[in-house]
Amino acid sequence: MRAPRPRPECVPMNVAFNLALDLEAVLLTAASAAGLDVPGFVGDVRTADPRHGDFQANGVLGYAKARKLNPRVIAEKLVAALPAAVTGAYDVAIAGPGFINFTLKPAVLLHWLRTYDSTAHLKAGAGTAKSGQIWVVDYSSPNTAKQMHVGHLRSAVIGEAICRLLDFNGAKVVRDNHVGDWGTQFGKLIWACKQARARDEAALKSAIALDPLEEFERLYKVGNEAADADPAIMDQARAELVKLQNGDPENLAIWRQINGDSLAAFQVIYDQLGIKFDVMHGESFYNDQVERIYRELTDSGIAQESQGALVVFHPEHPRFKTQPFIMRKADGASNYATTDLATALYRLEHFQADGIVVVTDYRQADHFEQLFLTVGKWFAAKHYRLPELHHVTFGAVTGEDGKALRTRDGGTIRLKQLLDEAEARALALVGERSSDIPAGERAQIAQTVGVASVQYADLSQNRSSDYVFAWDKMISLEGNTAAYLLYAGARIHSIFRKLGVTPGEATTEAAASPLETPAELMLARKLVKFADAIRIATETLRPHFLSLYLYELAGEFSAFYSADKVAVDDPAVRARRLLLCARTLLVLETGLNLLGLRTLTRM
RNA sequence: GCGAGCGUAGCACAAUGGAUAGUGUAGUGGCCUCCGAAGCCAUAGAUCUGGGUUCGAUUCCCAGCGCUCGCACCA
Repeated sequence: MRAPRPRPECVPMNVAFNLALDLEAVLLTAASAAGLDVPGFVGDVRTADPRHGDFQANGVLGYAKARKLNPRVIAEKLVAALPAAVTGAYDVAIAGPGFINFTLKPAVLLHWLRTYDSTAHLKAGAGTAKSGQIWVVDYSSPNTAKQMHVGHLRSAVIGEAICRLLDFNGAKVVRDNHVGDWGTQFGKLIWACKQARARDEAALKSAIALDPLEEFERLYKVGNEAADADPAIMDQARAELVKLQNGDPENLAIWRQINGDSLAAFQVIYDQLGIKFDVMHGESFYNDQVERIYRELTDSGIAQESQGALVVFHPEHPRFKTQPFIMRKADGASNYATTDLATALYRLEHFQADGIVVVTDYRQADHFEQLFLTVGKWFAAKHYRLPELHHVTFGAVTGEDGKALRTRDGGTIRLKQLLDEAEARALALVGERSSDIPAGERAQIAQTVGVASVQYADLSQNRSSDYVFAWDKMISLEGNTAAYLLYAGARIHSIFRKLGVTPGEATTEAAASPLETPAELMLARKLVKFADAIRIATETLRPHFLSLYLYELAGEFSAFYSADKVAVDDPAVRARRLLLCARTLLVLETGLNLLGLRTLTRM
């Protein structure tokens, strides 16, 4: 991303950022002027197939049919009532059974492109949607004492993209890594640590120093197997857990070291992915708040005793009327339902959250549905304000056989290894394609391409479905891949380098003549739809809408690049094509950054 | 058993209830004395089955089928 030029805060707003939303509002006014029954009318404006125009209003069809009117007659009345501002900006046509098609005039396209000429101005345009709201996003959230594996990838990548989208839409975003640092695994782990220490303290220390998570995982396995084999050891492990939860200094010290080492290892991956959390409130953070949860849910009659546990049933729900939400175990211990309830309350009281987004795989859907139902009733009973609650789910990462992704010997794939392999594969490719670039820079490029490929493979696809992990398709240069998008950006940078011009220079762009060729117009028409791509991706919390848009934008640019030469002699033509290049670069890089990817100036 | 998600070309994916269901790969045929061919242009190929709602259904509802996952003290 190039450095932002200093600019005044104000944006000339005489061209709307989101033209579809603007048209929707204008249509309502026009409907009123045309004598339509306005409360019953919606314009239903959406981006159109380019063959029909830029935007289409479908609202007339439903309106007319419901009233047994002729939709084309209604459409004609509506079009006749459109203000000059619209008819001056668009070619308007009625088509088919009653669609109203709007095609932007070239001068307006150019005006939009001149207005939204920097990341700051784009953000100012998009930033009204969630202006002033506070959103807490809970993502990544690995368990400590374990390495992050491929299963942790999607939450981190999708969560970060959602954070950036919300931020771009004007929200204040709190990135919260809700790490699993308080589970029952610590009993066995502490037991195994103590055994190993008693046997050979120096060996343990050096093993931990070499690769802490590797050693903790090994110790956990040792503890787990020993406890399974011998009930006496199981009891000892339980006792260690109780000691930990009661604040035993020795166990607490071991626990602290495990968490500290774990977070340090996670940080290496977060750095690679460009993720920075604002807070890391793990489950242990809420440990002292559970009593209030028990009290409030019991006092308000929401929770009840069942088989010794404290649970919540939801009688109105077909399944949760019998499937309990267990918020205190029969042995009196808390579980993740308890901490998640406490977490919801904390996010309301401490952060004043307007929205909470939790990003986990779909297998936890039942848990969060129960949690949100419970929170709804609880907050209502206590007259707490209820934030918007979203469980953002995603499918599994599978191998090409459709089964959960594993190493050849059946082990889990470590995220660190996976990212390193992505870089190695990208390095091989860059060496093959760009042997003229110095080795040091190639390594840098490979880092960006490798990680971006992994991120983009995830983000380019609807998160609901499982996703097939295939190196060859992911690092590929062809198709809807990060490399294709980064390449498009690199080519644009290359044009500016060749011509000795800085992208977006006002003096260069001043001479631009109106857009004219089909390729210029198609590219410009795609650029103005950035606003709607952002809107849809944010509203649905589905980043793939933005990915798809960027891919199509890069495609339009490539078509333009092939059809129309930028470095022509005519200064006005050259200026307008440079303006298109600059704006494509701006939108592409802004969009990729919103997805969490780093971009390149050459590759 | 109950419930959820998914089912679109050989393969991998897209389609905020809209017009002739889009794209990539693999296939076929073109395009580099010209700003980066990691590219562009052209071509062929698909909605699991059966009902329903709607002016209009890949999308919503119902019933099947298939795959995956969840369902009392793991997270």
